Amino acid sequence: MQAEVKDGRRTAGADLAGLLRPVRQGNAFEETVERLLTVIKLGMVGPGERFPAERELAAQLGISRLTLREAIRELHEAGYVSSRRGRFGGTFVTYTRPAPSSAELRRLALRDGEKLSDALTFRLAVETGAADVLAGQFPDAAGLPVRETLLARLADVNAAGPADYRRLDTLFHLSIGELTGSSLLATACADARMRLNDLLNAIPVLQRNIDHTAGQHEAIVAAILAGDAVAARTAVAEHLEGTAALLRGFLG
Amino acid sequence: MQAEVKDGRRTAGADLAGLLRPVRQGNAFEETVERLLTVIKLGMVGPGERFPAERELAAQLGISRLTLREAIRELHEAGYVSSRRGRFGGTFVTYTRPAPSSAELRRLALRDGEKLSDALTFRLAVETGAADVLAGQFPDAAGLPVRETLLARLADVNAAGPADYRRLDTLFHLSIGELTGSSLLATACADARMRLNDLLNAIPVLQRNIDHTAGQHEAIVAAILAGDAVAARTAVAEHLEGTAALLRGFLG
DNA sequence: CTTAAATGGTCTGTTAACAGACCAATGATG
DNA sequence: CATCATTGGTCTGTTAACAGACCATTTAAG
Repeated sequence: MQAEVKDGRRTAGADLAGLLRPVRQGNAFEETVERLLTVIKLGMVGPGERFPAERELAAQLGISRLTLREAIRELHEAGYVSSRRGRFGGTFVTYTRPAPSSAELRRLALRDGEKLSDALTFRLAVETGAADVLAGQFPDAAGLPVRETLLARLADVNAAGPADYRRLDTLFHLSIGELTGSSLLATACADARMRLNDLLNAIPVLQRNIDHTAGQHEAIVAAILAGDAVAARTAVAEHLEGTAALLRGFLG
Repeated sequence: MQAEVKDGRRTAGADLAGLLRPVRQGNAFEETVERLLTVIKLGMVGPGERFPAERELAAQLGISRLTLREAIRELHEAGYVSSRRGRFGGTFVTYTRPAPSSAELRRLALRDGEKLSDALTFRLAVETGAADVLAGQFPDAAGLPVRETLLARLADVNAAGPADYRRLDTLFHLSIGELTGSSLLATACADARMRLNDLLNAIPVLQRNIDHTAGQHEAIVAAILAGDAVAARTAVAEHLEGTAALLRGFLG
């Protein structure tokens, strides 16, 4: 598999597919729209909140202001944001999470069908890996307030109403990756979540599910704080399996 | 942390740093040089082997042929590849792994010092996660020849001479990510390896180390083929800890 | 020996994205 | 009420990258 003989010469084989992937993902404009939409849908910038000023945001995204403005115009026309100028103006989020529907969920699953299994596997690997690593480091983490942060995020989720639940659940999960102190790992966790976010947002938030996951979240935190890597990984795996099963349930 | 009040208005806060990262990494040309260099140094295309034809390669990388050619010219001038035209011509790798030296190792460690810990943590998380997932799937993997591939790669490494050892060791590790069937996960493993590759290449290959890792590789394969996720994860973790310790030894 | 296929090498026009200056509106502050 | 910092809105020229056609070379196959 590492090389194939072709006409008597050694030629690069199919294995390269992993590294010889596209250098850039789409054009800057579309990618920017996608990114901003993700920020909105993950709730990192909630309804009524403001994005950073265009000049600053363009710098953070590594694109020109013009390209950013084209992306913002797209979001404006789709009703996600609204801009005001002048001092203390800015671009404000007008989007609120729509009521979930299984029809919408099925539509999304159809659209992303091929990628879904890939994303679920990826998420399982990186999140269990992150929890495992974090538990193994505890309490000698790299100067980060592991205990305080985990407990705070956990409390946030448990205190959340249906409107805020997804958002705070996301922040809880992402904090595990962040607390490992590896920005590569944190980014990987955020990336995995991003790829599943539309689907997760389309699942109705039921009190029954909230209660169920609350216990799993607590088990995860307890295992990490006990420094028990095996238990932490297992707890995360069970939790994510539950979510995956929930998804499959709505799709079947 | 999720929002900060600024002049009486809710404004996006510091949390956005994770998602509002650059949309594109550098320009296409530099990124392409980097990518091809990684493929060469990871040994995905070994000495004497040929890259795919320019038209095909450009398509895979999602760039224009002109940009690809500029990157190849850079590699040519640096002595990594050499091109021949005509039927059965192509771009061939001329690079061979240089003799390792601890001076070189220290130089690299100094250059990448800050990133080293990040990369080691990332690698530990994704590779243990991949092994865990793969063991959990076995033998119901997605149509991939898990058993055959793992045993073949393992045999390759065990049969390798010092010159080929790193290259085949890399291929063994990457195959675990690939066999999960998740291209996201495979890419993450390749990315992690890439970030450590220069350092690993600078470590002398000692027969003692080869013998030691051979046993660990076999334990990993055995655990995966037994479907024992916990053992697989543990075996990978021990193996990677050994490598990390070796690195630290040469750096201290 | 000729042919044909596959490859690297070259050229031209087009488009996407950028950098950066400048304009216009807004509203807290003095 | 005037000021001025801050913001979105607009314009211009430049550069990076692309698409795609065409040329030049090589060599197995006929």
